[in-house]
Amino acid sequence: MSNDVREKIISAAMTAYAESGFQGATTRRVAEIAGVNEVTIFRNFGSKAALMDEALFRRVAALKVVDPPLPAVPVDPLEELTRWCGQFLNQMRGSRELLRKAMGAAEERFHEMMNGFEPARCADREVHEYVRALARDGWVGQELLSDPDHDELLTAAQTLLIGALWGDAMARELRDDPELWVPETRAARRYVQVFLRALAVAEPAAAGRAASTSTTSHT
Amino acid sequence: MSNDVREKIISAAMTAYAESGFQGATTRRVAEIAGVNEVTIFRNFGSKAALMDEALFRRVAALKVVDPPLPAVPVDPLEELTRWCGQFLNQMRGSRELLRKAMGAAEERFHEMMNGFEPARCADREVHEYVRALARDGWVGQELLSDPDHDELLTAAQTLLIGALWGDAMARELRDDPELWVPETRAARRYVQVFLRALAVAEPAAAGRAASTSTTSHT
DNA sequence: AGTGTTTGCAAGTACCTACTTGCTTGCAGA
DNA sequence: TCTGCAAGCAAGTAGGTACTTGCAAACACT
Repeated sequence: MSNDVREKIISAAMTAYAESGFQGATTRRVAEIAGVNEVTIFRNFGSKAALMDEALFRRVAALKVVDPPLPAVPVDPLEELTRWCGQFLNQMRGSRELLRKAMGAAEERFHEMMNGFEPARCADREVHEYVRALARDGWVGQELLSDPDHDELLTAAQTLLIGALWGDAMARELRDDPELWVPETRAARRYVQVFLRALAVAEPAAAGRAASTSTTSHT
Repeated sequence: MSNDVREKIISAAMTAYAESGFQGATTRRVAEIAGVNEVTIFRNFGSKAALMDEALFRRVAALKVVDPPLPAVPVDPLEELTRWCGQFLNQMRGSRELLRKAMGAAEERFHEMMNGFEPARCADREVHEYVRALARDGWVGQELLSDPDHDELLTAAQTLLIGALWGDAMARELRDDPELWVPETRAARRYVQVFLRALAVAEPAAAGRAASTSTTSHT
């Protein structure tokens, strides 16, 4: 079965790319990692570029999108967002080297990489829609909604949340100062808590739905 | 004057690196951009690595840190943070390609790149300390401070803010959907506004200092 | 047993890379 | 006008790259 060899090569290509980027991932190294003769690569994929395309496509498909997605109708924002963000965070952490390389290559190999950004694409859109749903269903503090700029503030809040997830996944290991990071295990929940505070979303236990009071009564 | 040529080469090296990364920035290209013979590069810098080291060191020195820094004693959080974040954002936007490449190279050329992360290093630490100053001086809502997890929440808020700035600088142009981004000119202010809402920091006009009420009275 | 496909292996091609060498040209200061 | 230094230019070195070719070995199926 040639399929077995193909899979080994693809897996090796992802590894090499994540370690050294496109240029650094030489066919020789990929072959070595895969435990396969270099020629086999060309016989199976034709060219290095074709191999990398397929390998990255696979990887992206694996990252894909958080499943299940955020619900269209919020029920328990804290729990829903925490679960979603935690899962998103884990996916990104697992591919941080690859994502960093992909960002660096953004211009030169832009299009095949744009697939690599799809998870982020979906991520921000999904949060965007969830935030609007929160506002629509009366979760967001009335005081904020009465602000003439509330729309931009909602968008900004979404950027803050997604940015924190990206920053955590990409930069935490490069800057491992415990003072500056919430511990990994609690990070997602903390980000969401801050996010919900910014939107003055009350805890669901407090009442059926948040009313006009913007003070979030805790515990 | 050999100095003139050196400067041209260094500038060309930064350009080439930002465009194509270390491996992609061939000495031939650098020479071409600088309008200089390739040999001149080696006569002046000895090796490509030495040239890149110097070029990146310069660039980082230029990025450096926001000046003036955030004050040790907050007086007008919204304005102070907005100015600081706006400036930080502009600096990063001006070097986004280079920063992206630098992130991708994080492992292979880790140490000379770690200098490249110095602005971020200082940035998060600076915000970290400013947040503590806000809490110390009674700007932060009492309700948040009484939360047993308030310390982690403050740290998380700092990550949110810095993350948004990084995300904006690095990802905005890659994903130019106006629905998902606050317009560039207002972005920094909006991020800060959301950030301050999360911390329940009142506007300075409202009172001398925020009291026990966590509701932020607007306008 | 025989046949066809897939792999490994050795060698080679053509090209690009960082880097060197020897020589010539231009220019600045004495 | 002479001297010295920095740059340009042409050519070359040594090594790495993607990719090719021809052949032998291993296996899979009939």
